[in-house]
Amino acid sequence: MPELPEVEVTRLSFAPAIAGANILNVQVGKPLRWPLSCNPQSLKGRKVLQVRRRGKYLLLDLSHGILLIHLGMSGSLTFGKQTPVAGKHDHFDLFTDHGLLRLHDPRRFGAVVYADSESDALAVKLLGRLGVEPLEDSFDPQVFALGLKKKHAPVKQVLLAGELVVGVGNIYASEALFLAGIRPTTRASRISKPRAFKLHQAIRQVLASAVEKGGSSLRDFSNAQGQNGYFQLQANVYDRAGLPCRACAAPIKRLVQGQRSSFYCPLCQKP
DNA sequence: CCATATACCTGGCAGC
DNA sequence: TGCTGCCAGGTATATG
Repeated sequence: MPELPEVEVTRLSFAPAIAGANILNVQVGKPLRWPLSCNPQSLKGRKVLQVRRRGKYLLLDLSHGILLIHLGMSGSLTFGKQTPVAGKHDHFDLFTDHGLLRLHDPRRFGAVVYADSESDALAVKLLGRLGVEPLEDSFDPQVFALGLKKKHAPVKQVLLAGELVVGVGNIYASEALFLAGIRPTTRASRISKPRAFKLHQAIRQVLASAVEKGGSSLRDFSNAQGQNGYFQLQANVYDRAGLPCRACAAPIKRLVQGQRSSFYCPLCQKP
């Protein structure tokens, strides 16, 4: 589900409300992708200072230590004063004096991991290899263009790998490549500097636009207040195989790269 | 080092 | 109704 826009929308929807909250209790459900790595009860009495984001991870800064939350493919958070009984897919509950933060994740590819700090070995293992943030100034077009030159793989897979730039998942990779007029199969190393600049701009534009639209709610995503996003309504290619391109009316094509679906317009996007 | 395949897990849907 | 096969927003790990 969640790529950078969905994670950021989630963060924005509960960060102000949880800031300063005291942790009263923690309840864990079925195992997630990785173990919490601490006794849940040891978090009682700590305070949630703020919520940051790095790539597709949320970082809850506690008065001591941090919680890294990843939503995997099907995870979503809710935060509120009410405490509905935990359903079969609710696997992590953080009770605070500001309300309950709950992770709902049917497929359990998500995770909540405790680390003493960002320099903790566990945190470094998860965050250490991430590329630059696409919506920050550190996402430099020149560096991006040079980075692409060094990769022989198809550009779609280079974007998904998250080593050059983080946060671009399966939806927004296809959408950004459409905006840039580049086919997903094009070898990254063969992308000229002007086209790399265009892709750089397209990535920023599509991610920023998606945050603005509240993310994409294809199946089950909603923010921590339970509100759906509506970026999917303006997707140009994602999940539109066989439908007419919004720009030229040619049928959108689907192909599989690295076991993931890619979508593109055969006329608007050049090799 | 690189590129590709596999694994984790559940649910929804189309087709029979 | 129920079965089967395929598909799904991610990514660490194994394999060649």
